[in-house]
Amino acid sequence: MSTVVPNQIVRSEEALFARTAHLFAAASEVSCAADDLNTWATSKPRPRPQLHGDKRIRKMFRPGVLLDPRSAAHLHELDQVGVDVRISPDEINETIILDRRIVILAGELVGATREFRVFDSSDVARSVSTLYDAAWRVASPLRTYDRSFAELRALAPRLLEVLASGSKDETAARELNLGVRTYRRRVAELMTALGASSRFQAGVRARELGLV
Amino acid sequence: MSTVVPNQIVRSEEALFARTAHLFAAASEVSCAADDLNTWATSKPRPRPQLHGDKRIRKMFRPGVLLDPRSAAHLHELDQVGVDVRISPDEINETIILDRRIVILAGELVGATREFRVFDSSDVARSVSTLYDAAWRVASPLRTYDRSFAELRALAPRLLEVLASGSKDETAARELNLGVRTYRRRVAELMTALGASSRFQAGVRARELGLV
DNA sequence: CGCGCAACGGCAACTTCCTGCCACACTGAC
DNA sequence: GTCAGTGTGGCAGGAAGTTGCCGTTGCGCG
Repeated sequence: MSTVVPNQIVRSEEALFARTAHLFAAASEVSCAADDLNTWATSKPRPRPQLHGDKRIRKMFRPGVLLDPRSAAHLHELDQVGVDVRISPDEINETIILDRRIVILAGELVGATREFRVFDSSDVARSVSTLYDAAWRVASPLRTYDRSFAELRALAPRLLEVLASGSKDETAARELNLGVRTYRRRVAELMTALGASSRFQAGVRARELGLV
Repeated sequence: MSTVVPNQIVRSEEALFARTAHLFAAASEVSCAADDLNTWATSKPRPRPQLHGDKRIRKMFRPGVLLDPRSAAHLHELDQVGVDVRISPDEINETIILDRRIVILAGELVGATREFRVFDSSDVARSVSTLYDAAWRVASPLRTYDRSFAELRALAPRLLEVLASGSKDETAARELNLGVRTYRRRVAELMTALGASSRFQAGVRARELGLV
């Protein structure tokens, strides 16, 4: 294959989509990582009918996405059609690798749109793949991970609502018909899912993921 | 003037802009309220050269916008060219009133875009104006308000950064070369500015305003 | 200089939040 | 039925965050 996409910077998701869509269609191996589903690679409601046996797609997300019922459902759909979905406990920058050759890395946020760096180099791809694979190994398959997650997700919307309303634990617990102890357990689980170590951080993350 | 814009729902900011831009140009009295500057009415970098003596523009915002250096600068620019800018201590839905006749109210967020309701009725305008005026009276003029705000704004970016990073007050204070007491004072001021009563809520608000 | 003023930061008392421990209730397997 | 496993919620002790108080410091002004 010739160098279809030279090493370059792409200035927006739309541009990235326009320029690389054909690569995705053609690729026999797609690996990607993202924090949420608000990216072109994942948001397109295009659950391909069924994957060919020789096409392998791996997607890796943070636990936080599972807090959103719609996102979670989308991931299960993907899983259903043969996409390999895993949940990573670690923070990971948005990354896409195609056929161990093309690499797309998310870069700076310029204004409201994000820049992307596109590399067409098997050297770069090899390096990045190593890292990706390492992260992949410690990530858990969606189904395993999500088994213990369904209940929290069911509660999450209301939980986030009371949290975002600024109520104290005492009143919030009453609101949700929970004991204070249990309420705080839920909050702790939520924070773990969001990878947050303070409530302020949790608030930021929740908002980032569009959960509030 | 005939009914240029019938009572209707407009589905996005772009559509709203397209349909009502001419009204803004023609209006001799414009009153608006918004939580932040990420709206079409305010984001357009179009600080009109100078207002005519007979055109009055009032804009009302929440204190939070002053935490962003760029937003604050923009507001002062507006103030400079004769726009009447005030800071409201109360939560206010996005509202625009033109010539006591046309009213635009922000509605539901559908997906990623916001809907707006446009009314062309002096009855509606009269009612809404009453409410607007009441809020306007308790709001403080930008210059008065911002006098005591400049220092906090200077610190805000770093403050928000350590908060969003999830550090404890102890380490955060050290990071910023502040005593813990002073650090917490700043956090308290920040939360007041954001209208938040819990750190989670503050995190959400900060993210909403694009401060982190 | 002395004075007033505002910001700082330590201290302390208080509230809110976090978490381990444990008794209790419920459920499913046997 | 017993039993183990799981979720709940009270309690307690500690960590983190909030706030008033007050002595100290630094700055401008007369």
